Amino acid sequence: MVTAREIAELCGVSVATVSRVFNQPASVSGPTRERVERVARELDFSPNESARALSRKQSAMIGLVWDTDHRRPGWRHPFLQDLLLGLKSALSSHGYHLLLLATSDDARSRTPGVSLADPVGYVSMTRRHHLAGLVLIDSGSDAEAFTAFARSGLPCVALDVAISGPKATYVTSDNVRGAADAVAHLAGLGHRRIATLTGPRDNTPAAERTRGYRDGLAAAGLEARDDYVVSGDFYRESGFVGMRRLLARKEPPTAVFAASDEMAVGALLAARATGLRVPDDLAVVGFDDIEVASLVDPALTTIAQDKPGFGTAAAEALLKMIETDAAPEPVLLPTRLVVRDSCGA
Amino acid sequence: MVTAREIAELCGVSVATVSRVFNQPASVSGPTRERVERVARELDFSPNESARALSRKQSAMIGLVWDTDHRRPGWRHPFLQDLLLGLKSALSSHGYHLLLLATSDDARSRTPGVSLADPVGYVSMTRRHHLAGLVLIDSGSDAEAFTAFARSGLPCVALDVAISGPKATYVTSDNVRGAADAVAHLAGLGHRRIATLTGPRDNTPAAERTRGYRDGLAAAGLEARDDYVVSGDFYRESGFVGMRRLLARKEPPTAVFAASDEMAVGALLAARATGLRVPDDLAVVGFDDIEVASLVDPALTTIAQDKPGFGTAAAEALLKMIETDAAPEPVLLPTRLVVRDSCGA
DNA sequence: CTGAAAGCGCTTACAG
DNA sequence: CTGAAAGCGCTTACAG
Repeated sequence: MVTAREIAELCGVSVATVSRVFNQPASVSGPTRERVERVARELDFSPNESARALSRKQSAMIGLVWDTDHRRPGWRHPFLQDLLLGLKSALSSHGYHLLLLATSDDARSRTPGVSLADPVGYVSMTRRHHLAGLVLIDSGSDAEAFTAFARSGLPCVALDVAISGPKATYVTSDNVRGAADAVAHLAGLGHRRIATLTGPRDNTPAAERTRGYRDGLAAAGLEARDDYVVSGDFYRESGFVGMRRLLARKEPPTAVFAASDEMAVGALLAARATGLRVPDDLAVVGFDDIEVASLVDPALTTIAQDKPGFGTAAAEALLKMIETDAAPEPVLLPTRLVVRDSCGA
Repeated sequence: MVTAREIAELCGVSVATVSRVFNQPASVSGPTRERVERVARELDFSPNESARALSRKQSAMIGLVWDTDHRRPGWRHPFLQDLLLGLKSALSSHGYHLLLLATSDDARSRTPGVSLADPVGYVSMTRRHHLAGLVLIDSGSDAEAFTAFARSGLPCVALDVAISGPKATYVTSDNVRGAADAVAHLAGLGHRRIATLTGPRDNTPAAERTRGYRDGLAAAGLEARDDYVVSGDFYRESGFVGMRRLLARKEPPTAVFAASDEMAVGALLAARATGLRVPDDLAVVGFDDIEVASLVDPALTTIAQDKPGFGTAAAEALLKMIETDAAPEPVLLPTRLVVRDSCGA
């Protein structure tokens, strides 16, 4: 490992100068800068990040808080991979890396110090590593913990959870509008008995989609019926069960808006199990546009979320908070209606 | 931020002793240890990881090399999320975190020093952060880069790429056996004209699955026919195209083993487009058991890989290399035949 | 524009 | 079992 000191000696300058070449190049004279740069390149010098973080009191890492909710064992994020890709590429262009924080929740930790520090784990880890910021991924029930982070003053951006704080913001899809679009699409096809399968009650995007559903009904001049609202948990099974309940009503719906593609697939399965044909007997619209949506039969009409957009928007908000001192407004990503076969459009 | 020095002063001991309490507790007398632990807990002390890494010359982080191959834009890992989950939880129990390395490949980097360091980026990042080890995720064409890492002496474990070195090993599924099982299943159902859709030529697991296919044929006393082997690239589209080619043969196969579920889905689509029914006119077996497999119609019979197993096996191998000095044998994860509807079994 | 010096917060031989 | 001291490799006021 070649160090700044070696470069300095070879160039006949001080380590301070070498450091400046990398951090405030403008403050170094042209010839000196070029000489240092050349030698550094030849020796393949790369500054030690630990030393740098130690003296700067700030690392070049962004923490990723991503916990699998223990209350929901089979939980999967609908598009984690796209999100990570977006995050990673947006952050890398500013020299930041992503630290996937592992906490004692993951397993009994034997890290020295962890057991001594706060039980939440993440807060402690965040301090230990002097992270530049945090990306918080909703896992279904971390709202309280997220609020604590938001208050801490550390730059934080949450995905799909509304947080606020001196340097906290969030990014989410325009769920209200997206859901309203779904209903408008169904109403436009002539449906008047439109039901919905909602997400979990304590989930904000779920609530927003339900609101958008009502907005959509109102915009189409349709009445909102309580018996057409069945709550689920975003999972396929709950879509299946919910759809069977809806189909058992005295006056069953002819169309359904599911707040997730997983539930929409469950609805498809329920229709099939009941002997109904989709889209002829029942029209279905989902939400997310996960890979599966285009593969089921019939292919699912759905409201697509801007998956990589989550990552890049999060990165941008974070960088803004790190570099300036403001907390940017929450980002509302536009959704897009993707028409396939499940509505017969 | 409370530091070791403050703890030391409050306890009337030296910082060296505080450090020992966390690193070699046995070397500190009972009463002293307890006092330090108590005070540390009360003040919520967490040791600065940068300082620690600097003096130890080793961080508590494992680098994750995961590049999207630029030659394959739409590339997605079939089960990245499960893999990360497995990795994260196995590593966290030993106090390691995962650093998702972002390189200049992700975007033009303006990190000071990066442009000076080696163009590969990852090698440089690895040094800068004094990583404890590396997990290498195949993205389709990094073989040469991986070999360089393997030679470097840093503990490395690659997923689905065979590497070797003083501290390098890899984990992969038992692809040969898995593929042979698939063929045995088809042969057991009476099929004698069994074709295969292979993965990319330069991909080791793909080659192994092709070998397993041949082994399976041999075991069933069936002849290997060159016109029954069509190469694809693991993607759905290539499965579609490949299947159409196979169905156009003078003597079309009655069954096909696809080296990935994505290609199997493509085959399903091709059969449908040709007016053939699955499984009646054509039996299909896939490989991976991705989520989609159970959702297509008919549901796909497939060879399941042990997804979280990849993560935990990688973590274990890595920890072994970090803690001892040996390079463990490559790990061969067993696969499992999951029978659904696409073979009519 | 440049250097000497202090400091970031730990760990680890080395003595005792 | 414990402490004093050196050291890890940078950055950053402070002088000049």
